[in-house]
Amino acid sequence: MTLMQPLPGFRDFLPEDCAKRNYIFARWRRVARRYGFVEWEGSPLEPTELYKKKSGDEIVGQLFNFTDKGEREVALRPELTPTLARVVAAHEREFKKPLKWFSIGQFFRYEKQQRGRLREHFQLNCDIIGENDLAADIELVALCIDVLRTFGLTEKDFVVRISDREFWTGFLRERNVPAERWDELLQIIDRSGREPRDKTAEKLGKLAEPVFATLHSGGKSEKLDRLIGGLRARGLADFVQIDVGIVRGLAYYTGIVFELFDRAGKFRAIAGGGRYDNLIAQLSDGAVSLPALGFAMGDVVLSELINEIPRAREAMQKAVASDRKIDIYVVIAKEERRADALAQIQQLRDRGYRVDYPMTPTKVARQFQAAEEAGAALALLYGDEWPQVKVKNLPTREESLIDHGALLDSVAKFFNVGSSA
RNA sequence: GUGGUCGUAGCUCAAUGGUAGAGCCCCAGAUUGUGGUUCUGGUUGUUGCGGGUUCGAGUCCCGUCGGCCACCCCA
Repeated sequence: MTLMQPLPGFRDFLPEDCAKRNYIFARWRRVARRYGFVEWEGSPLEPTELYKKKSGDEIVGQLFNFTDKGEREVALRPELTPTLARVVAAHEREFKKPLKWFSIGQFFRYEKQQRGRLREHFQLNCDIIGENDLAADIELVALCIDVLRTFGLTEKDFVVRISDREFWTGFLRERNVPAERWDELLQIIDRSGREPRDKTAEKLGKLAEPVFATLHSGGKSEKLDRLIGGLRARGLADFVQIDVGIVRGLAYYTGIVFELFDRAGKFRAIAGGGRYDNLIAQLSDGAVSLPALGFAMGDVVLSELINEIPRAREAMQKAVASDRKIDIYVVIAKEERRADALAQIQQLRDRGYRVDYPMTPTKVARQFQAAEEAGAALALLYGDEWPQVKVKNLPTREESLIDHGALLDSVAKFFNVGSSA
């Protein structure tokens, strides 16, 4: 174990990585706000108990958990939904329904890392609480699609596969399968796409034939038809397809469930979500009962997809390059002028300009090189010209002399922006 | 957690069991006030770590840690 590296599955974000991460966060936030969602944040550490029996063994078996110094069994959150359900149950009377909340945070799982899956990742969570109507499901799927579209991704790049757990519970009810077995059977159906057919058949027993037939024929229901219709009305039908093989591993889902994949089938799921109408009631012991639905989208797989699609990658690189640029580089050509330069640097920064300068005596050539590398649009040179300042437009290399008293106005004109902070 | 595979400078990679190298990056210069060019010089390794075989190990063997891939599983 070297101290020079982060722990397995954890990442450091160097400036370039951080810029890319912020690019993703900014778009997540922008699109969620476009849909009228408000941002919130929950605690990153929770009692381990919160996840037991609510999320399913999948997540609980891979919790990043430990005993704290107060002998509490705690876990770094693997997902947001249980926290959301708890918070909503405790505060629901403070808000009009439906709630439309989103959150951007870090989540943890203790498992062996692999491409696309680390022990830590960031995800966008968008949830709608207190709305039974299918319109909420349609809105949520549309939001999920629009989040990807804002990265320059199209229906040729990704697809949302949609299913309905009620489709399967109805299927099981018709065949008189006791409700206690539903969860278990749904898990088997969920895995059917990932394991050999005969192994699944063995687990399903005499249900194997009808299940396989249904998976093969694609499944169909009035609710799923209406869902697709709603998306078609928004012009988003090309982004979705019905796939009743999608069940999702989490035990708390009750209705519509969906997962988002890259069309090329190269990566694991980019996002996933669905309805969890009973979870809030379960966590509050029946004190509060509200229908709910939501989805989560992780940064790791999304980044991989963006890097894979040239259009999306270039858009990100362009935005990142633009964001790191400074506005003005101040060249101190004569050290006697340093104090005068710093006085004006302070004024420029107060006005909101991004300004940099050399902190120690530096050759002029190096200073211009630094200006170039920092992407500055303007260089201000303080030297023998004082009380005038030499203003250089770096892209055009044009120079002019401005009296230092008129500099702020001149700079403001150059950038064509207001001069208030 | 299981299996496979890999591990050499900050990065990308060389080095038939016989003295550890290149490019890039970084730093400093090229007669003292103008830019991603050019030239010169310079730093960096206990070859992931620990054992073993051998006259001699970056190279072969074992262990360990870490990366990648598959399984498991999937936020």
